[in-house]
Amino acid sequence: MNDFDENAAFEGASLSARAMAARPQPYLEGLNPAQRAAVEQMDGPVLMLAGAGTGKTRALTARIVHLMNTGRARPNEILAVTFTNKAAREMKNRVGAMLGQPIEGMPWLGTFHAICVKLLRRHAELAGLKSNFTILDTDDQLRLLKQLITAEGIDDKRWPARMLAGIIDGWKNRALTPDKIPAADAGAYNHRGAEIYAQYQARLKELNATDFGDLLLHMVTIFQTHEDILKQYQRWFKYILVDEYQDTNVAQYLWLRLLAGGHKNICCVGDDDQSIYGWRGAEVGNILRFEKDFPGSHVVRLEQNYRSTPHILAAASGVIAGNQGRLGKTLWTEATEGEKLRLIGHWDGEEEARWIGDEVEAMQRGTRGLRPFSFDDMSILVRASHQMRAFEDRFLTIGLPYRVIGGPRFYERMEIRDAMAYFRVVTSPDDDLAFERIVNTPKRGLGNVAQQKIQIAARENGTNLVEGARILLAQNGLGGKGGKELRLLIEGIDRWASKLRGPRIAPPDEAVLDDGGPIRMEFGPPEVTHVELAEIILDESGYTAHWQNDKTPEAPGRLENVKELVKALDQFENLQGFLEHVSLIMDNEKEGEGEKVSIMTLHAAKGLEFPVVFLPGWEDGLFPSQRSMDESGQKGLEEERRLAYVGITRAEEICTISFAANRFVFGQWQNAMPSRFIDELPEEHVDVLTPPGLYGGNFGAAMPKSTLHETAAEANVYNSPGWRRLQSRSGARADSQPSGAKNMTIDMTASSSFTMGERVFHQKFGYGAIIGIEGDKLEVAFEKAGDKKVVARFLSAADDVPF
DNA sequence: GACTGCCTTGTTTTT
DNA sequence: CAAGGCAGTC
Repeated sequence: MNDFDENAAFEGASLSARAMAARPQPYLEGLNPAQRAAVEQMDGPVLMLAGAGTGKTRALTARIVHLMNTGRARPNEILAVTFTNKAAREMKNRVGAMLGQPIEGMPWLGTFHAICVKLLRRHAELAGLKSNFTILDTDDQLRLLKQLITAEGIDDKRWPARMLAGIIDGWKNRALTPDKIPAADAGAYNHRGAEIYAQYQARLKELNATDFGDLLLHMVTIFQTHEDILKQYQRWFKYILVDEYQDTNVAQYLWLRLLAGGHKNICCVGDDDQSIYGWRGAEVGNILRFEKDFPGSHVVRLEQNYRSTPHILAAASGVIAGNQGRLGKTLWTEATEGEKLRLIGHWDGEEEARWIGDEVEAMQRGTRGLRPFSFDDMSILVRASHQMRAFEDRFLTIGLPYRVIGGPRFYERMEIRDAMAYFRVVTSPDDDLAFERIVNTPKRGLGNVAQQKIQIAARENGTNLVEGARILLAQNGLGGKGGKELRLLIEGIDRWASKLRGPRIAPPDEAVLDDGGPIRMEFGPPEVTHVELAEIILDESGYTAHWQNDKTPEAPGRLENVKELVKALDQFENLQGFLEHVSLIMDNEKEGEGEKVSIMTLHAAKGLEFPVVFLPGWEDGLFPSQRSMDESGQKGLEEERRLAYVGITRAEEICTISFAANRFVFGQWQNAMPSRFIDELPEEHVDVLTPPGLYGGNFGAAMPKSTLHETAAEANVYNSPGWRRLQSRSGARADSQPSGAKNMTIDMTASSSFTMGERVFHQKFGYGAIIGIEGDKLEVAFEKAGDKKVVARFLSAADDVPF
C-alpha cells in the first residue's frame, strides 16, 4: 500500500489534475524570484547554481512539493538524490514540514548509494549476485585484496594493498569495469592492476558481495546492457532531482544521464565553488558541462545570500576569485551590519588552541563587545582531523564542552565488527570474509594451520568456508581441541541460521517498484525475534563471555558497545535490514545533551552554518595541504581554495582565521608560513588581532634564551599584513622562526655525550662501538648482536659499566 | 599457536 | 607520537 492509493482517482484525469494545480501553494510565498523560477520550471533540464547560503534546500524542497501538489508526480515517482544521509534526512523532514504532514511515501529520496542498493537488490542476478549480497566495508575490501596480492606472490611492501584499493576505487568512480581499463592505466600497480582488479571482481561474486563503488558500477552496467530495465525506470521516475551536483563522479553522472535519458526532467543543484571532493573522484566538469550535456536547459542562479554578513561574503568572494574556470556567481546580501573577518597569528599550535578556547568562553559570556553566543553557535573547522586533538586537549583541561563531528565511528570498532561478522555468517553463508573474522574469535585454537585446512577443503570442493569446514570435519581432517571447537561453531551457525527466516525478494516488476519501500519480504514462523537471535548468537558463540572474561581496562566499554549494538537492532525489521543500514550509514549523529562547541573538518562542515566560526591552522603545507598540491598541482590548489571558501561561508556573524608559526607534527617541531590564502583575503574586510602571548610574554619565558630576542623582534612584523610577503621574498624560511623546543629536545637526549667510534655497553646487546648518530638515536655495531639502532639513554660508556 | 615488544610508517578529506 | 605490522620467543 502506498500513500496515494486513496487518491488514485486523480491519476490520468485531467480535471482532477487541474484541481490539484488549483490547490493553494503557500510554499511559493517568500521565495525570491530566482528561487521561484527554479521551483516553477518543472519540465526539462534545470541547473540551479546555488551559492553558499542562498536557500537552495528551501528551493529544492519547494520544488518537490510543487511537483506533487500540481499533480506532476506522485511521491514515489520522484527520484531525489543526495550525497549524505544527513542531507537526505533533512530534505525528507523539510518536505514533510512544507506539506504539513509527515511524509512516508518518498522511497526514492536518498543517497546515491542507498538508492543503488535498493535497485541492485532487485536486479542482483544481472550482476552475478544474489539479492541478499553483503556490502563490504573498506576493511574487508583491504583484506580481500591482500589475499589476492599474496596469492600472486607480489611484495605488498612495495605494492601495498591500500594503493591498489585506491586505484580500483578510482576506476569504479569512473565506471570502468576490468575489461574497460584504458591503455593509459595499463601501468597501474606495477602493470598488474587491471588483472588483479578482474580477480577481485570475480572473488566478490563468489562471496556474493559488493564494495561501495560496485553499487553504482553494477547499476550503470545493468542500465547500459538492459534497455528494457532502463526504460522501465525512465518511465517510473518522472522527475529527477540531484543535490550537490558538483560532487558527482563519472559513474554517478552516467547513472543520472541514463535515468534522465527519456524525459530529461532533471534538476541539478550545485555550486562549482564548493566542489571539494575531487580526490574522491568528483568531477567539477559535470556541473561546468551541464548545459552541453542537456541542451535546452534552464540555468537559474541563486545569488542572494541569507546567511552571512557583507564582510564575510566579501572575504569569501575575494578568496574564491583566485580560481580559474568558474561558472561565476555574485553573492549579495541585504544585510549591512557586521564584523570584519578576524585574523590572528600565534607562536605555536598550543597557543592557538589556548587562545581559541579563551575566545570561545569570552564570546559565550558576551565579553567581546558582541552579543553572547551559545556554545552550540560556535564551531572550529580544521583541514585535517589530526588538528582536532590540540583543541580537544585544551578544551578538556579548561572544561569547555565540545563535540567532535565525524570522529572514530561506532561501527568501525573491533567488537562491533566482530559481532556483525557473526550476523553476516548467519545471514549470508557465502561471506567468507566474515567467517575468517570470527572463526577464531574468541580463541578456539583454530590458528593458521587449521584455517589453511578449511581453505583447502573449501577450494577443492568449490564452496564457501562454512561448507569447507563441514567437509573437513566429516573427513575427520581436524583433530583435537580445534576439531571439537570447529564442530561446535558449525553446529552453532546451523542452529542460528535455522532460527532465521531470510527475506524472499519479490520479482522486479512495476508492482514492486510502486511501493518502493523496503523490499517485500516473507518470513517464516517467528521462533524468536531478530533481537533475541542476536543475543543468542553472541552468547552461544562465546563472544559475550570473551569480553566478560577479559580483564583489560577497555573490556567493559566494549561489552557496553555490543549491548548498544543489540539495542540498535530493535529499530530494524530483521538482521539483513540492519546490516545494510550499517554499511550505508556512516555518520554517527549522537546528539549529546547540553550546549557544546563543535569541532569538525572543513569537509564535514559543508552544508552547515554557525554564527561563530574559527578557522585555525591556515599555514602553507597544512592548508593548502602540501599533499594535495603535490598530487594535483594547480587543480589541487584550486580545490583547497574552494575549501577555504566553504570554510569562510559557514560563518554567519563572526569568522576568525588563525595560523601558528610552529607546530608539533609527526613528533617533531615544524615551522611554517601563513597560508597563501591569507594574502588573498581583501584587506579592507579583515581586522588583524594581536595575540596576547606576544606581549604578555608567557611564551617568551618558555623559550631558550638564545631565541628570545629574535622572536620579540619579529613579533610586530609577524602580525603585519605584509609579513609573509617579506618572509617569502627573503627566502628566510626555516630559520626565521627557530623552534626552541626542538633544541631542547636534542639537549635532553644527551646524545652529545657519545662520539663516533666510542665503545659502549648495552644491557641487552652487550659491548659495541658507535657507528652513527642521529639525534638521540645511535647506531651501534655490537660485538655479538650486530648492527642495531638504539636510544642513547640505554647506552653507557663501556668504562662505566660496573662488573 | 599465542604473546610480547620492537620497528616502521604515516596524516587530508569519506559515501 | 601513535598504531599497526612483523619477527622472535615461550
